[in-house]
Amino acid sequence: MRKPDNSGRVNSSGCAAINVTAKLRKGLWSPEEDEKLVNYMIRNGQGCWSDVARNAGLQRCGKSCRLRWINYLRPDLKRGAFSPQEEDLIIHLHSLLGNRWSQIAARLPGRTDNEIKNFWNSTIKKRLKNISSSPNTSDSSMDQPRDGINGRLRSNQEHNMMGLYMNNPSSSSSALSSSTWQLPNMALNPMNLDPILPILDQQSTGIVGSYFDVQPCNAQGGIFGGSNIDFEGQFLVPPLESVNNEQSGKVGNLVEKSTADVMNNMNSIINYNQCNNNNNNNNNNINNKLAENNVRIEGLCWEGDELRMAMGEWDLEELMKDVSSFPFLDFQVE
DNA sequence: AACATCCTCAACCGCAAAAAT
DNA sequence: GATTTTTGCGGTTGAGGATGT
Repeated sequence: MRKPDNSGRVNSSGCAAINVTAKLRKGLWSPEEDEKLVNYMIRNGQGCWSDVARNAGLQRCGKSCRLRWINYLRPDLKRGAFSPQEEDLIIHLHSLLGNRWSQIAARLPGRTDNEIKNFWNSTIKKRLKNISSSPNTSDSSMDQPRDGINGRLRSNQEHNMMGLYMNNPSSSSSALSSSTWQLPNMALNPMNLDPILPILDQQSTGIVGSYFDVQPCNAQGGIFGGSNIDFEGQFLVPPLESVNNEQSGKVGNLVEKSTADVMNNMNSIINYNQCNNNNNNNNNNINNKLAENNVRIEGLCWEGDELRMAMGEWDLEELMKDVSSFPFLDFQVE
């Protein structure tokens, strides 16, 4: 990991707009900085990131604040290891979208593009490479299609899709965009996420609207006993950016709680981070903390029939022109 | 136990597009 | 319309932990 850099150099990658005389920190974020940023975001919501950096009293450029918030502090992040289903989905989406990590991340709620990118580069890429270089991946071996990631047998449809990808290990939109494909539903339909996204199952519960709920915990941020994450409540926090609701036309309203409630919640998270000052230990994540504190997390869900939307045949040319046509979870702030 | 190598992932950089002035 | 600023993205780096020898 990078060491915190107090040299105060002003970099030239978009951070130069800040007061040039200010000494900007770089490197790892301290718990104190996290606290300042979280507190500011709770009180003011997301605005101009340069203002955030300035007004929150952080010696950071706006870009750094944005990255920290999006990749680490945002309360709706889902931490922990990727599930096999998520792995599969990432592979499927990557076969379609290439290295468009933000587009892929947009369809994996709670995951960040950085996280997915890291996961791809460190894990999936390697596994696929091993598979493709293995003699068992010869055509004859395809008689028994096998999941490259998990080693389990795949459905023929999934296998077909994997084949599409494996034949284009460096596949990108340009590599795939020249024709209309009959895409295997099972493999490509991002709606087949049920095992991955328990939040989608909310639909069957009749809960409407998109929420992310954190129940209040004790003001001192102390540890409550027990572990209890479920998916039935509601709430929200500051705006999740990078989602274009107008474009997608999707629904999902966020309901705001009182600032005091949110502050309590976030203090808990901050305290947790301070207790676990080792930034590398990502298993000690915010979600775990929320669970430890008896904090309930409410997921996102779709209204109406949108979730049931079936997509059997896609025109990849159209798809690549506007990947936002994929169904995906998002929400907006009221 | 000591050293080397591998692996993970937070955070940086540079660029391009969008928005603001 | 030109210029500046901000935002967002993908590629890359490198510290530090894990694993192997």
